[in-house]
Amino acid sequence: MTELSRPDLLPDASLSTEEMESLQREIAQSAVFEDEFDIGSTPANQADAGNEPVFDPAVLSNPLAATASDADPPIVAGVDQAFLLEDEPERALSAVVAMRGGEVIERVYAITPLEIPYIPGLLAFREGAPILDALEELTVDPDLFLFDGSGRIHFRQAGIATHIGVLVDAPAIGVAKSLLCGDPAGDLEDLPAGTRVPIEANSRVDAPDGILLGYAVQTKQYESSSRYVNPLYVSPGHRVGPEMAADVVLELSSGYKLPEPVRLADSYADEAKTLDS
DNA sequence: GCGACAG
DNA sequence: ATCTTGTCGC
Repeated sequence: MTELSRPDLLPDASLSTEEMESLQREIAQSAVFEDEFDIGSTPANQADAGNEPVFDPAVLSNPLAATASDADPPIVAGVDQAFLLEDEPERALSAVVAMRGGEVIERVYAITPLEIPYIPGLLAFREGAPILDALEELTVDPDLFLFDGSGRIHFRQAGIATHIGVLVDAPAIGVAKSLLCGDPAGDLEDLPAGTRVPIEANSRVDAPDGILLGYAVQTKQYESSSRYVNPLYVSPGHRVGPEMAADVVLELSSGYKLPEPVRLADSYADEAKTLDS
């Protein structure tokens, strides 16, 4: 159900490092780092739309959105991997959890041999094939993808969320638990839940210094405690702007650090891994 | 040469 | 990512 739009940009693990980096620059040029949704056609989203395309993230998690409109709420898919490193060769288990209006409508996974080791900046060439294999198992067609890892917050602005997003030409968001590169525009310690801090390009990023790459997003925080929760690093993958990416992640987060589709994909991957071995 | 580096 | 016990807090 998830069609490849750009088979010429597949993450070929047999390429040289230079060729991989070159492909990533090509992907970054094909990527759209601003809102370009063809979804969200609910009364709430159409009201007072003017000429600007609008999209209210609330339709993603509101089960009632279906009845408030003649159309179903958009389908959001969370994607995450678990690994079978004792195997020879090592294999990856990629899990996808599809949700609509806050409810799970499908869960699939695929197990795929790994071709190369983990190399910072080249993650898509290790995990791309497993992810695409899992997406092929899907019978529904997601309107939006959330990936574990970076999107535009990447040395060449082509993290795994951007790479896969461009391949299937679908709105995609990168959700990372640690920062690969870029500079936070402020203090990230003990941020209140619901807040965000810009992540800007620096000399290590193939983009003008200061360009907004994404946000550190605080989806969860302890009330009155001596410890604090670290933020997530959210960035546009494809067809989503940085503001909307952060809005969507906050909307899909409910009581846990990770947005629900990714959190469920994470636990499903572990579950399926145990079930397999 | 040294540091930095998603999962 | 994965390997794991204890520990803090509601």
